[in-house]
Amino acid sequence: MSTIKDVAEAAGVSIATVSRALHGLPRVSEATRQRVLAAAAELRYVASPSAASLASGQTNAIGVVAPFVNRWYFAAIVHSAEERLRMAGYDLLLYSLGTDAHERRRAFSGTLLRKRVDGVLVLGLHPTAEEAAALSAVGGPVAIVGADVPGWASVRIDDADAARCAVRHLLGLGHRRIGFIGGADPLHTAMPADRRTGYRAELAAVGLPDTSGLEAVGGFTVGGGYAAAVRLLALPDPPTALFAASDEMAMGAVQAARRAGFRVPEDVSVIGIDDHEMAELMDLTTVAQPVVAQGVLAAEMILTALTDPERPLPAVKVPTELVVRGTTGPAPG
Amino acid sequence: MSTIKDVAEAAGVSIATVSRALHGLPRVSEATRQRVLAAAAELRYVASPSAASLASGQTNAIGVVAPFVNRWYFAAIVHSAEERLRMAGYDLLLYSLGTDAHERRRAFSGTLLRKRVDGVLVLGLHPTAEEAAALSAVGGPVAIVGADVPGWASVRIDDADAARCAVRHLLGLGHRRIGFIGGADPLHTAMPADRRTGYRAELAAVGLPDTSGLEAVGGFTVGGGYAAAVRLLALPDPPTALFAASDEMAMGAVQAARRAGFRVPEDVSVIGIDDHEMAELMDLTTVAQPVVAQGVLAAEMILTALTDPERPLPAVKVPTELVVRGTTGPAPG
DNA sequence: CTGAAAGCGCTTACAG
DNA sequence: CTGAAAGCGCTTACAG
Repeated sequence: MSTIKDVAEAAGVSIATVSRALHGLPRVSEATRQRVLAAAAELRYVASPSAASLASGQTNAIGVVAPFVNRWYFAAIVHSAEERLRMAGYDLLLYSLGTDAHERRRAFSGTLLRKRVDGVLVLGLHPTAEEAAALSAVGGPVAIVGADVPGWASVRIDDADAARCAVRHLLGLGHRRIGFIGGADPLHTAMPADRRTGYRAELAAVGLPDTSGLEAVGGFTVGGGYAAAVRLLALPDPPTALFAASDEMAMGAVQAARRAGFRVPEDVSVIGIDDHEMAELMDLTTVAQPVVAQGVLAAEMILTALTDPERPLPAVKVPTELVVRGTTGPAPG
Repeated sequence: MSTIKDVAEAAGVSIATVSRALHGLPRVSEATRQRVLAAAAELRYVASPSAASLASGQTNAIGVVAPFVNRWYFAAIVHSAEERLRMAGYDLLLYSLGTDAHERRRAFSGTLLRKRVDGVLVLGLHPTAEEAAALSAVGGPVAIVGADVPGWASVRIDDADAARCAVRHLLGLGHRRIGFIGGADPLHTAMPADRRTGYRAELAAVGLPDTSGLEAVGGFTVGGGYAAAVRLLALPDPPTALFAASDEMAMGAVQAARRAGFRVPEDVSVIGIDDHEMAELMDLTTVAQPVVAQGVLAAEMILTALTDPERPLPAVKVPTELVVRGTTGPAPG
């Protein structure tokens, strides 16, 4: 492995000049620059990131903290953010937490991130004030997707709004008994509470404030959504529509309804939130959120903050959109 | 941010002793070690990874090269490998290539990885001999999932075998006109060819060597599988069964069949490979492959190679298993 | 435009 | 058991 010294010798200049030439800094003559570039290419020189970091104080890496990478929402955002960050020359360090509280503590304490990344991208987690402070102390800019935290850049949808939109759609179809399948996420994902709030608010607005018995926990998985729907549909007076706080839970609910002998949407309507990649396939009505855009936007917020630390960090809400497909229809009777 | 010097002063020892104590090396008295640990905790000291790497020559990071992270197979493997590697104290650097040939070249050339990681995990790609040589030149051990490369550790399923198993299931149900929906992946994923080979071989073995006109390209996406199925089912003499080289394509095929007025499985059977997380929900018959196990196994191969560079690198094939669900049934007529 | 030199914060033989 | 010191490979003022 060649070092900067080898390149310097080959080009007949000092290592300082090699460094400048390779970084495209001014105050290097064109002739020298060409000689250096040629020598570097010839020797297949790659600068040592460790040495560069140590000397410059920058790591050229961004940490991504997410509860999972193997769920549609997170995978899509990681993918789009990675693409944007790599374009800008940054590496991506992945920290997926799973459901382990200990891992979460480690990640947010900064032990894992400190001195290792220039900035942090947090996905779909709702940090406590303490955690937020700890992560901020890591140093670089932090951007969060799916929630907002004072002092951080953020990009998210309006969860309460999205939920109200879904419920409004069902109300418009004549439904009055509308069940909710929500989260109860051990990792404090931001959305469950807000989406439930929206659900309740929209029903209260039309004089249906009593949702007791109509709410079930789905844990944001297909299986959880399935189980929750089974429970709600087994009620003596079952709901005629189910609103799930995510498409994955909604898909589980559709399947549960069909297996229990309900026709969808004739006997029971189902709506989700996301517009998951499989939603069209399952003909699922949903409130779509733009994931690629959120990932790219968050990445760009970090990049901007990195080049211009003075600029205030933006908090953006991206719009959602009702996508009507085949799992919702007029209330029966 | 405190440095090793701060800890040394606080504990009243040299930085060499701090380093030893913190790494749990021998030749440090218990009393000293405790004093150092206390001082480090007090100062919230975190060692600089850059400095440590530069001095030790190890990065404590593993690079993961994958074409995508937002597809079930890759996301699941990344997730499980990450968990295992982090347990061992390694960071994960993510390089997702997308479909960009230029990105692929960069990743495999080693420019991105050299001096940056101790080992590399390659997922679902079939490197050319040239690319393999370039990646090997990066230095550390390389493990590959979903293919095998001489000189690398590998873990995969037997793709031809899995395909034959799927086709055998269909033959056993009396099907004779069996369509194939395969890959044509711009990134040279390993599997398409092998799975097609298995499909052809199994048919040839029962005297049905002519598959011309029965093969279609699905690109490993739901939409691609849908389009491929539309084409095959529009044939004058359409197949009575479809074998898709992945569950995502199979799901698309099921939907396409239903929308075209075919009952599944009465009119047409569909089988995939994977046991995708949504496969049960869609009641899809498939040949299951263990993804979590493959990710963990590959991670462990790298860890072993890192601690014991002498040991020969294993090439493991993990078993697959036919999972019969509701999308396959007896051939009509 | 270019170079000599300090310094980034560690690890690791080498002495003792 | 402990410390002084060299060295890892860069970047970046500072001179010239």
